[in-house]
Amino acid sequence: MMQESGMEATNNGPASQNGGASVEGGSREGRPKSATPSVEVTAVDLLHLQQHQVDELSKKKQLLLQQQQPQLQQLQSQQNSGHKSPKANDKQQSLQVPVSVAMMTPQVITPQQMQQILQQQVLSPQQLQVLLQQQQALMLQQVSAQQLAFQQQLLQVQQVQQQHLLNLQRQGLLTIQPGQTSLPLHSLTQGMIPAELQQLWKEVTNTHVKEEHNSSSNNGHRGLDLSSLAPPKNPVLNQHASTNGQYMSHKREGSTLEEPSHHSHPLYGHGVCKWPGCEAVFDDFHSFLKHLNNEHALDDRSTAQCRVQMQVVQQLELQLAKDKERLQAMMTHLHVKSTEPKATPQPLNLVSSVTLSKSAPEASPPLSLPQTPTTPTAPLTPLSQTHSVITANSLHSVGPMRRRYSEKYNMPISPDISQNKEFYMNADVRPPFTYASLIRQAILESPEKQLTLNEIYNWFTRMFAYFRRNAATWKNAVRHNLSLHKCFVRVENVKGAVWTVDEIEFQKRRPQKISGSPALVKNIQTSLGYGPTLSAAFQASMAENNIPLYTTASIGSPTLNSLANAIREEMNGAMDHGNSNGSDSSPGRSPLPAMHHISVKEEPLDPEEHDGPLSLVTTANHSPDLDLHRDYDDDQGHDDML
DNA sequence: CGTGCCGTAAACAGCA
DNA sequence: CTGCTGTTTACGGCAC
Repeated sequence: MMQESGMEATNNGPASQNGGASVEGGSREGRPKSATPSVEVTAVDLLHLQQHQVDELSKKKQLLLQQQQPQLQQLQSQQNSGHKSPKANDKQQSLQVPVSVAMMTPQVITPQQMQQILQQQVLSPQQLQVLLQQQQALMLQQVSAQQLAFQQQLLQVQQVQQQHLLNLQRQGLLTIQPGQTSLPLHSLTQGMIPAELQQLWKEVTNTHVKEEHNSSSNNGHRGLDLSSLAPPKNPVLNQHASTNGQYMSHKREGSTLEEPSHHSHPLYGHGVCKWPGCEAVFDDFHSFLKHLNNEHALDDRSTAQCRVQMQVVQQLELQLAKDKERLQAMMTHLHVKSTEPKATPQPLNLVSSVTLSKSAPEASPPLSLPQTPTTPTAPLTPLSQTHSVITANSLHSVGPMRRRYSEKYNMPISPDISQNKEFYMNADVRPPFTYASLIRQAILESPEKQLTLNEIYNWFTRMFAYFRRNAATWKNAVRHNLSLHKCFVRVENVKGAVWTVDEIEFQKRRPQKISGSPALVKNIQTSLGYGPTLSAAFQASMAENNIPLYTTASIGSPTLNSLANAIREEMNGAMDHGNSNGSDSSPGRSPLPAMHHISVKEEPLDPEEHDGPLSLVTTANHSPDLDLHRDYDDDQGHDDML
């Protein structure tokens, strides 16, 4: 019944103070964890999929490389007399059926990780990168998936091409670098389509035609004048030409050394010669080798095949580039879209890893999901929250404030508070702290450690974008908390009344929280993983008095302190209670939500060490580090924070 | 399952 | 009267 009035009221009075405060619409926002829209799921799924695809992709790449290399070796050997060693890969098989090679992909984020990231909306730059890569791979994959069969062929062609190219290089005819994928075949490849390629392939395999014309004189083999195809645009390349021979030999040697020698050869799989267009069957590897040397020696045909392959590669690369762009756009769209475009200060990796430096802007890719940046001034777009897939709300706070401590631990606030701070200031994300904690923080941050109600309001709106809306709701909550908690003491003042914090009371109240379950704490610790720095900071601070915990190390900016304090306090609470456990001290508090393991490598902090200090907490009255900045002292003003 | 905390909503009183 | 401030009660959700 009254709700309406209440909610709607949002605009009411208070608004004046914050100015923009009132915007919102339904106060209830999404208290129910509502959020997670289906979209999210899809996103996750997508990620999974991507992962797989990425694996595949990498696999393919690997294959390609492998295949080509051996071929080169082969060719060389042929020329030189057959030296090489086929060892190389066993993966050749994959050629036929790209399947398992997943293991090869090095640092691919696991689906779970991805999920976590998404859910928590925090992505570290690294993660994002990985993600991007995966997506890119995915895109590529998709594209290639359709032509998988064809692709195989193409790959083969490519092999040939490359082989030939290498040969040419070796002979000093060409200046292409081995690894160089982007071969100068642009004109030819640009718009090539599978069909075309196929045809090309056909031509190449069946006839060695025109190449002959060009054939210069070297070995007679190199009929192909790749130079025409690939004009040395780069002086450097030319240089290589001179050294090609060397290079090759090196390579060869290297490969020989590495490869064990077992009969696996990229061109030989399942008893069949994998040479493009070949398919000859062999009972044993030696036969195959013989065949390879005889049938697939360096000649025009091989050269032509190489050329085709090059084109294919080129094509793929182009495609990849396009898909990359697309991917970027997609990512950007999905992750950032939420509220508006705004200029979020940055990506906030908030949580991200402790390790990250705050720099971030670039570090974190454009899409750091987390944020939903709503600039202070910016009007939030309602939409975003409601459904945007990965909006901050949906991902993380979703519901009411931080649910208890446990939840707090998950808070997005990372050790690197500065980032968080910024994040909260601009993102419409609910801070993972209780009202009481925030209020306390606001008060402690003030120069005199006392604030009027209105000043507290201002602090909230200034520090958190989230509190720039639904004013009626949270203001009511603030008042409610002030009245309800003994730790907040109202003091009559000249200008009226101000609120102060009774640290002791404050500390008292938290005991129960997390302390109860050491296990939990522990989990949190580890899972959240405080960065080393943090833990260090933590310890240091503890040593001093507890309070400064976070502030010290990780926090640099004044404003940060505020958050730091908030966190700290929460920690203290938990800790003090859990002292016995010891574990709590740790970091648990780190609010790092998301990243957990990702970038952070937590070190097991020893819980016990910290305990002691906790007791001191009470002494804490002194305002911890708050003073750092006092941006706020005047009348609540306006954030200057950043 | 009971308990405590928290967040939210709302009624109400006092004051400017 | 209106609006802000402050108090209090109720309720639901969640974690322990």
